[in-house]
Amino acid sequence: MRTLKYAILGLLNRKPMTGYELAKEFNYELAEFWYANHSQIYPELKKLHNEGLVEFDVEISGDILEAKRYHITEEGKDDFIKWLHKDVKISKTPKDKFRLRMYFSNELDLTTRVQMMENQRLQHVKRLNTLMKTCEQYPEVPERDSDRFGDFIVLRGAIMRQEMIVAWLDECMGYCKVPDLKEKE
Amino acid sequence: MRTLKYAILGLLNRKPMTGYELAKEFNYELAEFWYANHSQIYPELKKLHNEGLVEFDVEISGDILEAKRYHITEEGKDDFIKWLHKDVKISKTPKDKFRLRMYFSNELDLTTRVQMMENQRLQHVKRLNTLMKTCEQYPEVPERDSDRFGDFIVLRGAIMRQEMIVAWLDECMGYCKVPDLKEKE
DNA sequence: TTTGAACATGTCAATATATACATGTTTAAT
DNA sequence: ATTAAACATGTATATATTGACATGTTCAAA
Repeated sequence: MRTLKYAILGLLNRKPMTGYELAKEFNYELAEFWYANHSQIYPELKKLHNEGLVEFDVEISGDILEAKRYHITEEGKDDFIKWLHKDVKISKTPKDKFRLRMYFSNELDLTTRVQMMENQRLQHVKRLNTLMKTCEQYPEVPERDSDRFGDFIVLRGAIMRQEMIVAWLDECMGYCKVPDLKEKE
Repeated sequence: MRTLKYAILGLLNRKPMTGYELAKEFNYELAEFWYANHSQIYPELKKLHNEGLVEFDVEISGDILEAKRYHITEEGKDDFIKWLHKDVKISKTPKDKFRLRMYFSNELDLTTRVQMMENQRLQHVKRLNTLMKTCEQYPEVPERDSDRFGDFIVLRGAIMRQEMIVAWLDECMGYCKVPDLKEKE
């Protein structure tokens, strides 16, 4: 597995970065499909360095503050490209705490159920709006060979996911609100 | 956290089950939103038993084969219901290896990209068909207070997720196939 | 009667992840 | 001058998860 390894190699393949910058990426932009804390990133970088897949140069800010700017090596790039080409079976559907709750929702009264769903809905709509605003920065589909193409398609995927969740919640709330149940759909 | 704990309690709240049966649930029906191997389930059951949240009776099949049929205790039910009512902030979007790959897809030639996407698409469509077949067993929305209501809404969620993924892949393949890129949408 | 699938329960080791602990610098604003 | 936010790098502990190891029984079909 070691997916974090390849996530890091992929980012360093785009451009040299420090551990701090990687951590930021993993907590903002990349958070739509991968994330990690700095407590996972620093040890992984050390490991990659031991394996000869990355190198670093030390940069000094001010008087003494050191930052290690990592870049990928030839060997690292080969490893990354090899990974990028394989492993294409679909993954297990991800775990989802809210769906687990909803699976057991018959134990909740209808008002509580709807409240929970409405609460989720609000948060997902908010997230969706943020993503759509980001998407406006793309007046057109980026060049297929540029980094931005990847940025764009995962962003589109994130938007579609949020829309799907909102639609699902609406459907579920519909089932909980109507006084008598009819046909599904 | 301890979500597995509550997933197990929730199932045992529906009806008494053995570890083996729980493992089966977590690898088939529930797999759309939670899963666990028996290597995680047996230790957790032991723990829940130590905590007084579950009890078991030993059943014998044939001559000697023993199975522990666990049931939830009053204390366990209270704990479960308490959990069911709280913790409603939306979770981080789940990690997704394929999206990570697609994020870096500019490093792949267009043919390989489309192949990968088409491969994923086929698998997701297959999964979608299975789910839709399962959904046909529900001629109408189940009673809102029955177990089957939960089964049904998470099944609908699973179907919508698969549909979303297929739509996303179609969109992405569209971007990769056309000779010249136009407007997005 | 033998064989394979399903039943049944466990442990162990390796990874992965989350949260907290721990320390210090630089920069921009007040 | 002080303060707060952002920069910067690490470690430690606890928990979660995966996959392999380990062992045996029962049942139905060939």
